[in-house]
This record gives sequence, C-alpha cells and structure tokens, in this order.
Amino acid sequence: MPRFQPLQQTGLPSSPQLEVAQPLPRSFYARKATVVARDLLGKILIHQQGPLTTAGLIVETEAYQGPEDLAAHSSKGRRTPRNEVMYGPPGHAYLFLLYGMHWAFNVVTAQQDVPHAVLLRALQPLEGLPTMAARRHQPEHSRLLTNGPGKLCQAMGLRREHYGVDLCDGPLFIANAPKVPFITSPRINVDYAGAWAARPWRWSIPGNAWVSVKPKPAQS
DNA sequence: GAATAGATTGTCT
DNA sequence: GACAATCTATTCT
Repeated sequence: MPRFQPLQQTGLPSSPQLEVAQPLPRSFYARKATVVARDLLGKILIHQQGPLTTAGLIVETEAYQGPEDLAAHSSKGRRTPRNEVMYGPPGHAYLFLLYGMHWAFNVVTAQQDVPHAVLLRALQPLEGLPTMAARRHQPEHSRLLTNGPGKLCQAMGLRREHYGVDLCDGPLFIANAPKVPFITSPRINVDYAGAWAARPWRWSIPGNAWVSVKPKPAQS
C-alpha cells in the first residue's frame, strides 16, 4: 500500500469544482471559535493570486478564545496593534509573525469585540502543487509542503499583506465541502497557559498524513 | 524515529 | 531586553 494516496483517488474536489467555489458566508464565522474550528475541518482554503491558484483541504485547526483563554493573544482582553483584527467583525484574516520568520494564518470568529480566532495548522494540498512546491523548496508529493502553520502560509503565499483581509469577499477564502470525521487533542506549544493548555481545543482529521504533530490517542 | 540547537525580528514588558 | 500559537538541519538511537 502506497504511503500517500494519489489525489485522483481520494474523491476530493477537482480543479473545475474549485474554480466555481464560493466563499463561506460571514454567518459561518459568526460563532465561537471552538465551534468554527471543528466545522472548518474538511473545508477548502483557496488563494487565487493572479494566475496562481493554490488550494488545500483543512485537516488541523486550533481555537483561541479570548479574553478568558490564557493561551490566546487576546487573553485578559489584551488589545494591541498586532491582535486588533481579532476585535473586529468575523470572517477576516489574522496573521502574525512567529520567531521572526514564520507567518501563521487565523480566521477571526464570533462577534465584533469578542476576540476569538481559529489557527489553521495543516492542509492537504489539492490544487497548485507545483506552485506550493516551488515556494516550499520541496517535492510536490511531500507532506512537508503544508503540515504546519508556518509551512502552509509559505505554500499558500500568505504573509503580512494578508493581515485583516475579508475572507468573505476576495481572492483568499474558504469554500464549503462535506463534513469529515474529527478527533480533539490539546493545543501545541501553549504550555505557558497552565490549565488552558490542557483543554482539547485542537481538531484534526484522524489518520490524515498532513496533520502536523501526531495527536495523542484519547484516554479510554 | 526522537531529541536538540540555532535561526531571526516584531512585539510587548 | 526577553521571548514567541515554528521550522530545519544535525546528531543521536
């Protein structure tokens, strides 16, 4: 059995379908982050950058729910130029720079003045694989293309200029797709948040090869 | 496969 | 001035 199933055999949307794909409505994002994070699994992130279209199936997400959530940038109501967009209306992009070199992409959820966001941690490439491979300096079939927050931003061409863009009207959006199974696990690298770090606010598609850090099996 | 160190800069204390 | 919602190369087993 091959390690990676060829895309043609996955039953996932093909290029013609992606060309007519529509953005999810703002009402989809106007719910708390834990709900949106779960519902985003299996949806498709699409970036139409001039002639270059890249798209990927969302296979891993994390919810951040300020002001209560001590792992969120908006914890305790913290409001700075960096996280300002989290306090705006839902359906916009929140990008931030990590470790001075990697961008991370989030969608703002909930209502105005309720600073929730969902971090996209991993995608399964669907479209524009040559473009992604060139941006990532990796082979087209490699899971290293998009199996992490920084990696997927590089592969999808997401950077500072996408901070605050409207995901409901523009070349960067998320399209609907059938529901998929999911598992939950604790969020990655938020140990500073004490008990909040232990909450199962990470969602992923079980067994998907593009999920970043392997989730620990649930206790039974 | 697992563990470790180093990269590199915006942001906030 | 400390450090981050990370990634990569290297060095082990």
